[in-house]
Amino acid sequence: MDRDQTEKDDEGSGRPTLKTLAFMTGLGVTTVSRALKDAPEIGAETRRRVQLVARQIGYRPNRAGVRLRTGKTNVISLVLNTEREIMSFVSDIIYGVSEVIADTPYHLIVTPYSRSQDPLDPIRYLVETGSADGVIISRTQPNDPRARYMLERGIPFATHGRTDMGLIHPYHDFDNYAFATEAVRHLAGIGRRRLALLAPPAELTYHSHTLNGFTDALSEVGASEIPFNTVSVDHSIEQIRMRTAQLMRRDVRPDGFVSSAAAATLAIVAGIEDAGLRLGRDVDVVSKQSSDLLHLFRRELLVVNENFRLAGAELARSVLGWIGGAAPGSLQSLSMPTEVLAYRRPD
Amino acid sequence: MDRDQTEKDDEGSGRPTLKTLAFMTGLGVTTVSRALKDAPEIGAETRRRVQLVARQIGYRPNRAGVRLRTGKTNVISLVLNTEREIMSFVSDIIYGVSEVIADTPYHLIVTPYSRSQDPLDPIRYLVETGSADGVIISRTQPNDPRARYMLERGIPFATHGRTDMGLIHPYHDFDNYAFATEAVRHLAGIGRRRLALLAPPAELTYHSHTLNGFTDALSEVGASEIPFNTVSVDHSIEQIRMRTAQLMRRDVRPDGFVSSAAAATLAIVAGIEDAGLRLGRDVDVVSKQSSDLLHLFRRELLVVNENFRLAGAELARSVLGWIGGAAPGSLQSLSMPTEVLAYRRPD
DNA sequence: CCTATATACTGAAACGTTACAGATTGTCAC
DNA sequence: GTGACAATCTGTAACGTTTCAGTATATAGG
Repeated sequence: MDRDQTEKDDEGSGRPTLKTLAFMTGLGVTTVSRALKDAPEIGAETRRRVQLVARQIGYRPNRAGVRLRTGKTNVISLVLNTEREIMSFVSDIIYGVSEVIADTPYHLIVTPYSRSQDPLDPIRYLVETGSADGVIISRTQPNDPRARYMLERGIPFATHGRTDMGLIHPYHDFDNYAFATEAVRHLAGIGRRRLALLAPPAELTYHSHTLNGFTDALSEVGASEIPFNTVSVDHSIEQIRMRTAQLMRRDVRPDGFVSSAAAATLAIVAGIEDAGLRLGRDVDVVSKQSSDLLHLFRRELLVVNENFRLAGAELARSVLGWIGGAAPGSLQSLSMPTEVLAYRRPD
Repeated sequence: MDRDQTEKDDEGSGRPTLKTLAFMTGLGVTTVSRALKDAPEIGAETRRRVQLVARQIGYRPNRAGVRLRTGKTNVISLVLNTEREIMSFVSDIIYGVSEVIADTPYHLIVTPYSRSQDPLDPIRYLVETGSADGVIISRTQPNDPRARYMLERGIPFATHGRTDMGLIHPYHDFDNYAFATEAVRHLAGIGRRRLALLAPPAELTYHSHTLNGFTDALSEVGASEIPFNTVSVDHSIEQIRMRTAQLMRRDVRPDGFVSSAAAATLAIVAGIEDAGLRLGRDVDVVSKQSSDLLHLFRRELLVVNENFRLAGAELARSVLGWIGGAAPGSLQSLSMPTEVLAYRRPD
């Protein structure tokens, strides 16, 4: 009953803090703090009482307070290239991440970097300023300085795409090797024998995955490659279109394409038609897509779906898992492509 | 010279703080703090000296410290509907915002909400927990509870799209009235007389903007409307396609469409072709698009560009402006549509 | 009855920052 | 020489949280 002085402030003014709860329950702030996080040395009844009151008045821990004291930011950062990322990728991956962190205390911050910058810059910034508990990066390279850097500093992260440095870290990847082999097999199955690949940019890890799948399947089915490596999916629509048209006007031209991105596929088809050829008759195209729109573009297109929302969710789960103490090696996942889908009339 | 005790910690261990700077310069932390923010009562030389040292050792203010002390979060939140937002919208607007906040201390957090939730929920969360200094919302309604709520609480925000409540707040909007009139005029100009509009969802403000532009221009050019209001751009691709096909099989069918979204346009065209009709011959379509891809889809399409990246940048500028003390009424902008663009062969 | 030990709780300090209320100079007027 | 005043600088407290080192009470062992 010796609750005498020191209640200068508090009561109903701003949002409730531990002090407010302490005052209301007649306990010390330490006890309240502990009761809320189920510490062992708190009596069962006290714990329940505190948690009840906290819930009633809508107590939310002050993020700045926690962060200042503990260093824990409760932030996941998604690092994106503002020029090069595929558009649907961005929204879907954000939604995937959001979905997973929705019922956690985590916030998602988007950390952009531009073409001109060193990709390591935003990572350095995040690490040096301690702005995030975990990081998600994309456009992963076989020898990725960002992954190495974060591994050295011990900050949890996950990569969209794999590395190839002999270092273990969480990742999520789409199986582009399987995509390319499926694509080639399907094209061979409908009689196509001279295939061209519009590959991912050479510096990214999934370039070689795709390429290996492509060439392995080529020899498996006995088809041949028509080189098409002056452009990648990173090139502009106009460039891809022009190069495709050039290629299709040659004597030896492909009768099948494998395309690693939906927007690029539009350009390929445009190039094919620029050259006076027809999709489905003179040439077939298998393309990855992340939203179900390509079949509207040309019904003859063959598609394989890559689910970026799923990727975002997996990546978020991985980072959270690592933060939570799981072994990085156990937080790796690979997503299998669907079979090649030919056009089907909806409904 | 009475610098005696109390240097228990500091030096080169973690990242530098005001205390580190104070120790290095031989000044008090208060002085250092003020010198860094150009306070008037600091000597010119001291100021320069402190700033020099700070720059040299790469001092960065601790966000948690600032936030705890001042309440300033240095965060802008972008609130998004995870189901309904247009995909390219998300990435472009994020990049636009990023571009503007790049050389400010602000971080961008993405706060998602799903169909099932009250759109006010994420706003309440942000305001109650004081998680952001400013908020950007989209899918703005004529009578928008979110805008009203934030206006009441005095938290700076900007809306993508206008409201119609007689309340003044920053916004950025695309002039959809002008878009619709331009579109109708263009269609009339090429001889189309029976026009249908695929409108935005009725609850959003730009629905009536678009509709008014459409009907005003119809009477101006003496064309008639074929009602097409069983679907909106929010409906699924399949539904729009089906409804379009139904409409095009009627006796009295449109010979021109105005479409408020690119993805929906794909569905409209598919529906037209399902009905055995041909784009450019039987019917023309004017569509908004946010990335330059529709002309690859069908060269006959007529397009008007809406720049979401610009929108993001403007919205960010507006919120920052309001935070910085500018009058909300001075932070409103409207972006004019381009003329209707017919297909031109690239280069 | 005294001491040891477990249980349940508590105050003080610290994280890095800024605001408030001084403190120490030097300059100038008179 | 004194008082007033401006120009610079400084220590303390506070924001909300967690951790450390206790303190009080009850229970048990001897």
